[in-house]
Amino acid sequence: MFIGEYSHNLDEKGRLAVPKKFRADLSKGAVVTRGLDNCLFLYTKTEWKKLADKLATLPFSQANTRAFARLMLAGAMDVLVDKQGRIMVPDYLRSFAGLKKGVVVAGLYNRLELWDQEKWEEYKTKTEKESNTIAEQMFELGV
Amino acid sequence: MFIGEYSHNLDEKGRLAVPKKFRADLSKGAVVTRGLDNCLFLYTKTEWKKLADKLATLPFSQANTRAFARLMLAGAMDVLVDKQGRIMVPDYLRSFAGLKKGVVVAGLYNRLELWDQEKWEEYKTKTEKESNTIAEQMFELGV
DNA sequence: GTGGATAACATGGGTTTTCATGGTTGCAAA
DNA sequence: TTTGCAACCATGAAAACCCATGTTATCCAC
Repeated sequence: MFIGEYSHNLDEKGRLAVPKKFRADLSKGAVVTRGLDNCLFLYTKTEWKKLADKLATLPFSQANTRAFARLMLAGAMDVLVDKQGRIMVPDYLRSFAGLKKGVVVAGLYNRLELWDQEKWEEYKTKTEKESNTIAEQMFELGV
Repeated sequence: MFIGEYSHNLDEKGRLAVPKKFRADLSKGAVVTRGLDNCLFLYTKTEWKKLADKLATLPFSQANTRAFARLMLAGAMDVLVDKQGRIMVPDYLRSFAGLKKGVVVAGLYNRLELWDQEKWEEYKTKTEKESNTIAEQMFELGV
């Protein structure tokens, strides 16, 4: 299970160190793709397969589902954790998520999220303020 | 499984390099045809057969399905991956998809899509803006 | 709390693979 | 035979991958 919040730097070649804790799980293969709210999702191969299989069942005759499949599937990229424990984040995903140097790696149970540092801070302060309101909505969903 | 987004150039002879990752799957034979949203679809022979069989079962009485079947079946062309890992994209498909020099090769699970670079960028910026809305619709479908 | 040791992360350079490009050959149709 | 097109081969450029070193942070002993 992925939990926690870490801060790392992208180097000039677009590589990002993965926190030590997570490497073992990701070492068998991982997939990074577009996420929601302008971040990237990083899955283990197993978790990714579950998601991709669902996406593949969507009919390509509908414009909306085509668009979504293109965002998530074509947006996805296999990544390897190298011997120094880093992954390569492709250009097009870096620019999608607005990643500059400072990157936040956040654990969310079955996935990791990669955020631009600044965006993460903004998002956090915003949601922390609204947390009580959000919590009440969650309660309605059984949490 | 095909995933990812790659950028390659058509050379003057109409050849296109296929990303290394995909060559093994396509080496046993591939089919390129007209796709939706002004791109081309590239299938392995196996996947193509499945699709063609499905298209063949569509009711011949409907004008819509006739048109769709003609688009995809009559537009289809066998292609070979040469020893340098490239395929020849026929003229009529190049002009259908408006392919100039820059071409994006996108992996979508059981097919590859070939896009004119500019068209792809336009499409992407459009759908990325709507991505949260689309995603919420998808999650209602159980994704 | 302070200092030292160790592990984790950042940065840079060199090598290998992959892609782009152009020339050449061989086959087929005119 | 000639011409055109498609497959093959050779070269150079660019990017990905690997390895080595320097720096920062963390942990533990004192």
